[in-house]
Amino acid sequence: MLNPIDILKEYCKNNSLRYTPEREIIVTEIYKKDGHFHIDHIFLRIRNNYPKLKLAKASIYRNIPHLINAGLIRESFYKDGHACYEHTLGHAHHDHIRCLKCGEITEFYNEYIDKTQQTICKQRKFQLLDHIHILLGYCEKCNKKKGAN
Amino acid sequence: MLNPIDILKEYCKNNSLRYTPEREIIVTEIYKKDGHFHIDHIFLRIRNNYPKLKLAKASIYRNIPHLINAGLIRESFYKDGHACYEHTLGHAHHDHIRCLKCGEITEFYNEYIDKTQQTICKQRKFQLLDHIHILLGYCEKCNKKKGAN
DNA sequence: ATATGTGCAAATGATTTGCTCGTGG
DNA sequence: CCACGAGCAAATCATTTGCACATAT
Repeated sequence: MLNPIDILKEYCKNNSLRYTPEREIIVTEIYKKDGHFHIDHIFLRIRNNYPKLKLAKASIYRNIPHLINAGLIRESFYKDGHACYEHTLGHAHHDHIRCLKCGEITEFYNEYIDKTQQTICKQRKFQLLDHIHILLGYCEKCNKKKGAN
Repeated sequence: MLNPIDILKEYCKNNSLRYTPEREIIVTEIYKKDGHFHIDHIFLRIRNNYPKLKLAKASIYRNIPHLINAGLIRESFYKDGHACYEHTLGHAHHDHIRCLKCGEITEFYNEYIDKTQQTICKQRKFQLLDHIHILLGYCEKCNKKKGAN
């Protein structure tokens, strides 16, 4: 049950969705590489790796909500408003540090911050479901290449 | 110098930008109401309040980066990828709590979270410039209206 | 005077949708 | 078999851009 494909199958069954080759390939491809991805990345990778399958980008778009529901991926955010995603499986909850120059994303997790968030929400009777927490700035590498902003 | 219009004038002067009525009106209108706004809101409010001025939405879009540079507004983020903004002046730094049902945004500030962020970045030699921190879930009101998701 | 800013309309680019056909159950 | 899912192309929608004219300096 720790296998993304198994989860997908289970999810389809439980939600009376069909288990299509497209869905399988999308999930397989997403889980091939670790880290963050964009719709476009996945689309191109599937185009390359399965040239015979004429997968439409729309199919990826249509399936993303299912994968999120299935708990297979999580939505992330770009400063410019574009979505990107990341795996959930075998991937503990964490937050992000993003370099505004090179775009590199690293992860961090701080228990105290998490607990504090929960406390804040409890005080306000707000039911916390999710959060976005991204630290923005310049990474060590980019900082060294003295930057014209 | 605590007046948004003065800051705008100063900023224009320092950056050899022209001080146009459009810029003045955009800033005035933005600072009329507190809280968050979308491009569209501001556009409509200007349309209503200054019917003779045929301001184009493009002019707002074109000026937003200047206002951010001038330190007059700050960019915020929506789960769906749409931008929204908020004043900076007389508005201490804070983070956001957003209801996924009604969209209501409230603010919070927690000093310890702020400090922890700084510590995390120091450890990683990451130069922290900004951050996004949004708590997502259901507000008290929406929670009571027992929700079909 | 003249470079910058503006309105307008057309372009863009990511995402969504309508439609028809293919196929998993 | 037949409802759901896919491909494709057209539609959307927020944002950006090109152009010609207006205007702040």
